[in-house]
Amino acid sequence: MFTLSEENYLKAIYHLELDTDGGVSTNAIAEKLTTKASSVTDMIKKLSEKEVVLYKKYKGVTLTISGKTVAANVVRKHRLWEVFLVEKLNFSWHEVHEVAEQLEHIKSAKLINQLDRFLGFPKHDPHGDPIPDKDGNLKIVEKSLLSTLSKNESGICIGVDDSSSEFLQFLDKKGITLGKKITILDKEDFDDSLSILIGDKKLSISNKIASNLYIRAHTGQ
Amino acid sequence: MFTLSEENYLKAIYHLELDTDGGVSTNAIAEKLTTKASSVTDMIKKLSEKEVVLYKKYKGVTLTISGKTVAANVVRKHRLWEVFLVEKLNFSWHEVHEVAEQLEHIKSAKLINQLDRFLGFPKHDPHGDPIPDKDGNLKIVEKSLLSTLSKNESGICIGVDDSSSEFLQFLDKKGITLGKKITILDKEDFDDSLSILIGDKKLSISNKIASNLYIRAHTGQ
DNA sequence: TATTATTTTTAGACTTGTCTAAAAATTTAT
DNA sequence: ATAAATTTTTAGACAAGTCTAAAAATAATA
Repeated sequence: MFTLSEENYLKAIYHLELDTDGGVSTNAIAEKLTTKASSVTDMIKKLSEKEVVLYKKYKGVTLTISGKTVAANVVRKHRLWEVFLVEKLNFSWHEVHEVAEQLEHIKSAKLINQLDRFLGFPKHDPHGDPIPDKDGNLKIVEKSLLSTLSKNESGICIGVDDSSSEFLQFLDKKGITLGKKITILDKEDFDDSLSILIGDKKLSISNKIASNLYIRAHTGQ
Repeated sequence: MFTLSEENYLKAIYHLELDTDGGVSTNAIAEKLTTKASSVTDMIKKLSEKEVVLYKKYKGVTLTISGKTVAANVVRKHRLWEVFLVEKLNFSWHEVHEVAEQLEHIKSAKLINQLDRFLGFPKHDPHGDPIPDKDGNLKIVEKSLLSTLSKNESGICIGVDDSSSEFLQFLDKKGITLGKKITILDKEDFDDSLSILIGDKKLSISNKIASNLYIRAHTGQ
């Protein structure tokens, strides 16, 4: 069994490993968890003894198979609860993270399996991120940043990179939601801003926005 | 804001105060939380400084108004989650307590208010216990133990005193559920066992069982 | 009321998870 | 390849919450 703190470390390492090659550095973990490097070293030792991470001094850490399973399960719970909050309790997608951070640590296999069923076995959370299955596997979806598309290309909005409350509320205001088709009407060389068509509305968005929106390729009309 | 541990102490005191006159003793709290009296003394001091309990050395404790509000809110959350687990996630009433013990500490006013609405503003949890409202008030229902009824009297089963898993599963097996009408057919002087009519079934139950079932008076047929 | 017995509190210690400050190892740059 | 900068680890400390063992207060009993 793992403490709340241990689970948070495992989850952080899990996320960091996804966009890092090789071990995850002490400092990276410290920054992610807004704690100090020395605290990270302490915790890493503990996790290493529990055999959920591989650790060589000064060399960073990697999750073991069992560590990955634990972490993926926390992520699974987090994302299922987010779906619950949005679908059943009328939360907006920018409000769910904080509460899900608490709910993800509730321990009960039956609870999470029944919740999964109750929600209709969703595959994605409200931000478009995939929900790991019971065994911790998650289906990787081919996705690209909106900013990488060329003029006249289009795709379906399937997720966000930055899921901060501010960004999500901005998207709400602009009417940009998951599942919508986006077409690049024009790209401005000067500042890399984009003119896009979303639904039947024309919008101008900055490169910063476009670099935080994930698109699934959408061939044809 | 209160820690998980502080909330558990407040809840324990809240429950103990309901069936105690005067202050709640250190030992009683220790027993309820299966901890040591010395730990209780330490925590009481802390709660006293936070002005949620009144405390005089050697004299036991009482909740202040604000302490009572905090405690009632924890109880409210516990019971609402129990309803959720039974009504939406197909838990049996004997399985909910352990999980609700964790869920009751999730902090989010919106969460609990939306949950309340989602469940249709229930007034009782799956064991028949009343759910405090947002301000911590709970409606006291006139109730008597089944063991106190006389021959030929009847009532509606509205709750249990002992809500241990074993007892609840026993009731399931016998078909005794909340809302059912129970009539005393006979009382055995020898061992105080009862012969009862529940629904259309005749049952013989021991005094121990009858002393753990709450009944709302049910005049006439 | 004096003497037990019980309850409650104090004193000191331990664990978990964190921190600061300093030392050690590694990496980068000259 | 040596010096400087950065990263990481160690050492020692602290707060929360708990424990044991012993002291103090209260309650029960002879």
